[in-house]
Amino acid sequence: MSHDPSSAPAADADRPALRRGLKDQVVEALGSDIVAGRLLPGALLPLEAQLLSRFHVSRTVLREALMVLADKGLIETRQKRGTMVRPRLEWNQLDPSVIGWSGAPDDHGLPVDVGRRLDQLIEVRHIIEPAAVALAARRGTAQDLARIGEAYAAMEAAGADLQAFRQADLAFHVACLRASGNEFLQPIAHAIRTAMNTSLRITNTDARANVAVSLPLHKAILDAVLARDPDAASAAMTRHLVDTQRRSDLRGRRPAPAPQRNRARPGLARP
Amino acid sequence: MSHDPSSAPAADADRPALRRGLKDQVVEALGSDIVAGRLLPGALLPLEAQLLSRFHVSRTVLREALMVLADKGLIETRQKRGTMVRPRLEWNQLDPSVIGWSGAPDDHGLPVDVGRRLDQLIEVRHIIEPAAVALAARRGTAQDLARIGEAYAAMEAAGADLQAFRQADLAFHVACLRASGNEFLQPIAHAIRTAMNTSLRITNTDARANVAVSLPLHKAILDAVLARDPDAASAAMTRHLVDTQRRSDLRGRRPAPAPQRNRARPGLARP
DNA sequence: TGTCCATTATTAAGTCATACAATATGCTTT
DNA sequence: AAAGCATATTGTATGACTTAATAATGGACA
Repeated sequence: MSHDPSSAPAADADRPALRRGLKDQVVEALGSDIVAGRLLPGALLPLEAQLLSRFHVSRTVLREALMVLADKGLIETRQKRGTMVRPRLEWNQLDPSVIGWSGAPDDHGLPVDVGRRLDQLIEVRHIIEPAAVALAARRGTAQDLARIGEAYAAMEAAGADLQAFRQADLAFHVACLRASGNEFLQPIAHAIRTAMNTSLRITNTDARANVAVSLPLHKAILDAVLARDPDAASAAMTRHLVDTQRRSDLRGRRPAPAPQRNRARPGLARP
Repeated sequence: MSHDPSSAPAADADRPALRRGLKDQVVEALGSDIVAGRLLPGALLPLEAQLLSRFHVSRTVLREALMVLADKGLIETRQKRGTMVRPRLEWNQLDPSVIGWSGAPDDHGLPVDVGRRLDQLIEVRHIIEPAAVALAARRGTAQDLARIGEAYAAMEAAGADLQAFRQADLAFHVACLRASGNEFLQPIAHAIRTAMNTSLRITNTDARANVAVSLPLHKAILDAVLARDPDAASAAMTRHLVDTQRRSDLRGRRPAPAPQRNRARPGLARP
C-alpha cells in the first residue's frame, strides 16, 4: 500500500501488514484514524480521489473498504455531500475491529481516554460474565464444560510461558460465554477477547505473581460449573473479575481519576 | 435489481426496496438467505458469476456486498476456493442486520427456531437491562434522565395508538441503556431495539390490556432512576421483563417446550 | 429594487464493463 | 510419489458513464 507521508491524518508505518487483502489494510487505516480520534465525528473525510492518492489502491478497493466502514456505523456517505464520520453513539461499539482500534497502540495525543474505555469494558464483563457462567452451570452441555476444562488445563500447563497463559486465559473466558448456550453472548465473547488482548498489552501484567493468584480463581469457576452450581459459579467469576480489576488499577493507569461523569465504582448491580 | 425468479434459494418479492443503494439490496438478499438458513454453514455460495446473473448488478456492487457480509462474519471468501458460509458461532450475532434477518418474516419452513431466539434475546435483556438501569440511576446525567422521562411521557401520550406506544417503549429502553453511560451497551441497545421490533411483530400484543399493565411498570423504573436508587431501578426493570416474558409465553409461541438444551427459566443470576 | 422560486450547472458518489494479476486446486508428467 | 504446470476463481486496476444533491444563476413577482 505505502502511504504518502505528507497526507493529512496518517499514522501507520509501512508495516508489511500481514499480507491481508488491500481492502483490509485500508479499512484498518481509516477505521483506526476514526476510532482513535484522528478524524472527528461530523468531519468530512477526504474525497475519494484524495484517498485514492493517499493509499495508492484502486477505486474498487477503496470503495469496498468504505462500505465496510459504513456498515460498522463509522461513516456515512452520500452523493455530492461526501463521506462523513458519524457520531460515536452510532458506531457498532461491539464490533471486534472497533474495539481493537479503540485501544490502538499508537494514539498518544489521544482525545480518546483508553483507561476509561477499559473501565467500561470490565464493567460490562462484571455484568455479563457472572450471569453467563451461571447459565453455563445450569445447562452447558458436556462438550461445553469439557472445553472450559481444556482451557483451564492449558492455563496450568502454560506455567512460566506468559504468552501461552494469556491465550489460555482468553480461551477460558470465551469457553464460558459459549457454554452459556446463548448465541447473543458469542459476539460479546469475541469483543471481550480482543479488548482483553489490548488491555493485556497495556497493563502488562508481571507474570508469575499474577498467575499464582489467577489460577486458583479460575479453578474455582471451573469447579463450580462442573458441580452444576450456578450461584457458586457466578460468585467465583465475580471474585475473579474483582481481582483482575484491582490489579489493573494498581499499575500506572488511572492518572486523573474522573473524566466527566461522576465515576462510580464500575460494578455489581447488587453488591 | 429485479430477480431471476428461477434462481435457487431466492426468497424476496420485487418490493420497491426502499430505494437504498443496490449494494444494500444485495446484502439484504444474501444476508437473509444465510441467516434464515436457506444457505447452510459450510456450503459454498454460488460463484460470483452466477450471483451476478442472479442479481443483475455489476461486479463492483456485488463485491461491495460480499465484503460487508464478510465483515459481519457471515461468509469467508478465498481465492480459487470460492465463498463459504461461516459457522453460526462466528457470526456477529449482535449486528443489527443479523438480528433483523433472524426474525425474518418470510421464513416459514424455518430451520431456525425463531421462538428459541426470542427466548435468548429476553434472557440477555434479563442480564443486561437491570444492571444498566442501575448504573443509570447511579450516574446518569440530567440529560440522560430527561430522555427517559420524555420516552415515558410519550408512552403515556400514545394511549390508544399502539404503533406510537411501541415506538415510545423502544425509546424508553434505549434511553435507559444509553443513560448507563457505558458505550459498550449502546450497540446492544440497538440490537435489542431491532429484535424487539421483530418480536413485537410476531407476538402481536393485544393492545389496551397490555398497555394498562405495562405503563405502571415503566413508571416504577423511571421513578427509581429519578430517585437515584439503583437497587429499586434494577428490581423494577426485572419485574417489567418478567411480565413481558410471561405475556409473550402465553401466546401461540412455545409449541414444543424444549429444543435440545435443558431449558432453564432464562433468568436472573441470583433470584 | 429586493425577495423568492424555478432552472441549470457542477460536483462527488454510485454503477458499470473489461482487463489483468495472484493464488489455490487438481491434474499431468516425470 | 513428487514436482511442476494448467486452470478456475477471487483479487485488483482503470476508465467511462449515471444519479443525486448542492450551489449558482436567472427570471418573475411583490
